[in-house]
Amino acid sequence: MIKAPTGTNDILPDRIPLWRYVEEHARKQCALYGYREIRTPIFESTQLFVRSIGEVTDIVEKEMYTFQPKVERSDNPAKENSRESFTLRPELTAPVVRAYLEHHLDREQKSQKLFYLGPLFRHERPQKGRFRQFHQLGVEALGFSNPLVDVEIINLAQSFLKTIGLDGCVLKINSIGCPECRTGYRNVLRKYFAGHKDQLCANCRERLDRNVFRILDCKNKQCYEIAARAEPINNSLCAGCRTHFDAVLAGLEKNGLSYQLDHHLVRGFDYYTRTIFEITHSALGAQDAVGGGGRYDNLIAELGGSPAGATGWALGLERIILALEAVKNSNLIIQPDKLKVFVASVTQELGSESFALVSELRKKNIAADMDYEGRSLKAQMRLANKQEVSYVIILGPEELTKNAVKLKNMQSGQESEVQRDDLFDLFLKKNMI
RNA sequence: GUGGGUGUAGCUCAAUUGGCUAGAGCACCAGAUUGUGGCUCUGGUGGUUGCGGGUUCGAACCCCGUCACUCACCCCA
Repeated sequence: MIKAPTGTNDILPDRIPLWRYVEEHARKQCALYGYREIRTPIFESTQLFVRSIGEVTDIVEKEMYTFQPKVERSDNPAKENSRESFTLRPELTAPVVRAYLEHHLDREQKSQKLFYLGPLFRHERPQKGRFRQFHQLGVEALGFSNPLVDVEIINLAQSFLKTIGLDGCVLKINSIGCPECRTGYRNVLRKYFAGHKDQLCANCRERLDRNVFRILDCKNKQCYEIAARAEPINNSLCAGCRTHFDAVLAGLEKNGLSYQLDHHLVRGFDYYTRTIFEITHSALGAQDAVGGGGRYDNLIAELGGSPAGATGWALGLERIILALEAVKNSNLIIQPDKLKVFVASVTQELGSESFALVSELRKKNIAADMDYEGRSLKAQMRLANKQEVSYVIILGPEELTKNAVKLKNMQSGQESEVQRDDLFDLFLKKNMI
């Protein structure tokens, strides 16, 4: 039997209401903060991700689904040689910035607040809360440098999570400064960790050259202890970054948003500058981040726009749902879509009669269905019961001669004979729809 | 990519540790006086024990391989 690829998930009808619940609140909350939805392609030019995420990141090095489409027939041999490489999007910040620049949204209005909702792809080994196809909700505030906008997006994330009933989220925040102050800090760290080189894990010894910042993030106990004594980046921030970060923290406090200052916090993508943050939840296991984000003041210019600040975040929908189910918030009531009416026929010959009635009900916007498999009346009733319909309309030869139907309330069990012509009036009058 | 754990009916799990025709609960289907759901009762359908090989008189059980799921490393949502 053919199965879904490793790390992908079918979202079956029973779980759809939960997904919709999260998605609908996401859209509502984003709109409330003035963010507009944007949808970009599922795949993009490979170069877009290489340029934005960074060439030496795990994502670009080994986790991208990259492909080259079959050669298009062309009279121009040069065209056949230039087969472009595409990649299933492993993140959405770069595509959104690309669309923003490509369609000159920046010229229409320099500052744009956008959000998205959709699937992403990374070829990783799956585990709890980590999949090869997963979904993110994200916001991008493009063209903004004001630290208050950092506060705004954090505020938006927090209020969204609160609205859907996900209690117990923790906000961790840090500043990694701009490229200038980071260079200074990099040297400080290199010097410090080099002094403890023999105590670091093999991985971190390699990181010493490639990416010192990652050592701060290492979960190895010994590395962690050494990292804990490393000088925090705070001391290396330039005046501009210092002021910006202080303003963000002050803004959070003023708005009653609690946070944990975490000098070990580092992000995986190259484009981040200044403010970075992560929202974690203890119910998630090893992959405990429900989301993360930060400021990326150089990405717009990097992708060909005129220099402008920007900030954003992404939340993992699978992880939100995982945590939501673990929290078991009793206030959380999610109503599945249910049929209103089931039309049952006593004899099989009445099938077309039932079909006409079902069509009529649907035309009047009443969700209705019937049996097509020639089941017994008993079996039809069972089916109706299982689908939790409010009413069953029974069509029988007896009633038919009187131009009537039986209407059964499935909750009370009460049953009454109703003239067919009165049926819809009755539904309206009794407010049964 | 690396390591651990687990694969028996649609689901959750048994099978006296190598021995009868692989069982149970739930679910599903049908029936319990002739046109009626839920509760109860009765009966029924459903398994190449993930797959392939090996050891053995005999394998769900032991060995090898393989695949899948899962957790963790790594990394990240």
